[in-house]
Amino acid sequence: MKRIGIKDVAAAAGVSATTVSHILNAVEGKRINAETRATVLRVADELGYRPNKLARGLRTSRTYTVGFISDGIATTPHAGQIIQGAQDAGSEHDLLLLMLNTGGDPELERKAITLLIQHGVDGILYASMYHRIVEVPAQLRSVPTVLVDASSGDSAVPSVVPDEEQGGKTAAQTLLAHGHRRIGFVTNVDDIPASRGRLAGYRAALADEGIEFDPALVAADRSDAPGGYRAARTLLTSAARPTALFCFNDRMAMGAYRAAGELGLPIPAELSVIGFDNQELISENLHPALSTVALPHYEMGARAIALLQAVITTSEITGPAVQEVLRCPLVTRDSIASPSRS
Amino acid sequence: MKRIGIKDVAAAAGVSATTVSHILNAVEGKRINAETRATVLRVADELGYRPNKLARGLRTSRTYTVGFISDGIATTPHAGQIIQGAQDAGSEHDLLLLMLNTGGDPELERKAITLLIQHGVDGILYASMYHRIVEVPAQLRSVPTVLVDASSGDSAVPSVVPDEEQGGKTAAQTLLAHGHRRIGFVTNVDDIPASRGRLAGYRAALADEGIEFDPALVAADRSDAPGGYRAARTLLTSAARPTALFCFNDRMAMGAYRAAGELGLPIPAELSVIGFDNQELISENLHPALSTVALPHYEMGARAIALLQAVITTSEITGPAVQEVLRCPLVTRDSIASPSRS
DNA sequence: CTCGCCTGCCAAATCGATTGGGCAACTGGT
DNA sequence: ACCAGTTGCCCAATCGATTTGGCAGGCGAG
Repeated sequence: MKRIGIKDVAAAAGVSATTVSHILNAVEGKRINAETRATVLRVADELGYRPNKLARGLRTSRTYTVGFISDGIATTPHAGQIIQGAQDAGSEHDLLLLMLNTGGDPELERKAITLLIQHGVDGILYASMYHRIVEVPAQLRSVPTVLVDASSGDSAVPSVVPDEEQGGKTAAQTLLAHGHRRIGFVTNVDDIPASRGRLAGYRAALADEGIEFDPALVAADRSDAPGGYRAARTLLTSAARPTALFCFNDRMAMGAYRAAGELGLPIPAELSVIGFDNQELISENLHPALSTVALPHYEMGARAIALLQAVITTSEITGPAVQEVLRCPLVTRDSIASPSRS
Repeated sequence: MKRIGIKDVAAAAGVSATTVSHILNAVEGKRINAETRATVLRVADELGYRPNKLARGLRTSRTYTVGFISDGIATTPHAGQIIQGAQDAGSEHDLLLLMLNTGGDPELERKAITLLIQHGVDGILYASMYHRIVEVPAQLRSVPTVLVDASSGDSAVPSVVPDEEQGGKTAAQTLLAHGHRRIGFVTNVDDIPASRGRLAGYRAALADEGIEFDPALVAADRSDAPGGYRAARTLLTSAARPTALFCFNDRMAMGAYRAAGELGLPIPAELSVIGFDNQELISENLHPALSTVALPHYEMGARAIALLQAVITTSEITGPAVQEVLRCPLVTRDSIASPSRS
């Protein structure tokens, strides 16, 4: 059973392929008899005609295909959300995602881009698995590109990133709103936009309340559960123990839970905890469930596609590229309460 | 800067496009002068010629593109591994993955398949996000298809699934090897291949050791941390407390950890725990780190592509479809020890 | 010198769409 | 009856490759 093509429709409708094309694509400036149009539409529908995108792409050089390059799909559960967002947004324009991940290998990356271009993608999403500054491969300059969860040094390429500072501020404000005044910050040791931004947000929130920043309330360690455990333990055993902890991410929060458990500090009665990232596997399964700030992965994927689509259609009229910063929403669960005795 | 095509190469090499095509594709039965061949190859390389896959696909109806349909990319971190495996295996054949996830919506699914076919994919990977029996959409019958982490009722379509029974057996055997005799099974309530297979494996391992199966050692609840907590608590407070727990998955194990903590049973000194799934976010971050049985997601993705590739190239000579069952390996961490006093 | 056979290459058709440039047929005014 | 202007449609070229079926030219044999 061969697939039916435009000629089959044309034959069945008693017109030429040209006319069928004009009608199905609603070409402007072509005059078509209403009756003919109806017939063709009906016949096309009856036959279940689906234009061959290869042929169309060859002719129009629009393939309705977008490359999705990432430096590591497998390593983080976040990736899925970005993809999902991109996909959902893409489906509105009938865009398909061509996935490729390179593990960060520049050689592989070059090949990947070449391959995508060979396939005639309309554009490329270049996604990082954690928010960072990336070097944009030169080849990408010749293709519509949007950076996801990453930005370039120069701002020649549009990008979509989370608002780390607002997120950090939200986290701290949430604790402040419950009446906490001594809030520990369990952070990580890497100098990345996330740590910097979240710290800045934390400080900003304190400043708004007129609370002075106390470096003794900040403990840095590796950004995993053991690191969180150590950092939290340090803060919780210090002279003036904080009544709440803002953890750089949910993994560190998981460690903080253990520290609190060991020290006999029930959460949230004696210690409030807020995380970051909203890794549901952790935040939903901890006990009590962890309140946290979510990264807008889904939205980043969706917005990235929107930006890309804009670049594609308004081809080449690029001023300074859009650098979009997306809000990190609070996810309220059960790990925050007011401090025990004020 | 227009992309350079086969004609450009032909012109630069002073031959026809036909000849260039013959040479670059190493067409059998065509006689080509060695010198000409060398020239063309050199010129093609110098110009950086990359054949347009659209044009080629249009002519040959091989696009080197595979559709990846799943019922939920976002919901599980496993997906990434499957994709990664498929991608890595695919890259050996220059295959690209066209991602689409449908959230299980049959309507969306139909559209997705149609879209993929329009794009001329060489085949389709139909992936489930957890091991189960699926109904294969009728449209897929006309396209080479492989089921991933799923199997069809009839075995008309090739599939790749994990060996749940072997995995369950491995888990139980590991505990038995440490000298445990009373092993609790914290399982879930759904009747899916995973629960059935793992239970069967557990029973088989016991039988091998001549230990009688004791239904009192099996507790079922929801397959999340709270469920695991409740089930584990039930077992650990029962008359003859088990010295080890085999948990249906890592989330339930996470709950079991909490139960053990509350009951003052240090892991692994007083209680050994083994999980399933190897969700690193959990198993690596629990304390002590959780020994578990891994699902072969990466391998499933890779094998699926291999099977698909086989179907594609040996077109249509299908006997009964291959149903591949992949081994679940043990991942040893720190949650297992010998029972305290034997 | 001619015939047949290789050797080495190429012209043209093809895949399935889109698209610019017409071309008949009809209409209406004179 | 003639002409200009519409209307409604189609021919043929095009996108960039692959593939079929030759075609020239050289060479050895007769």
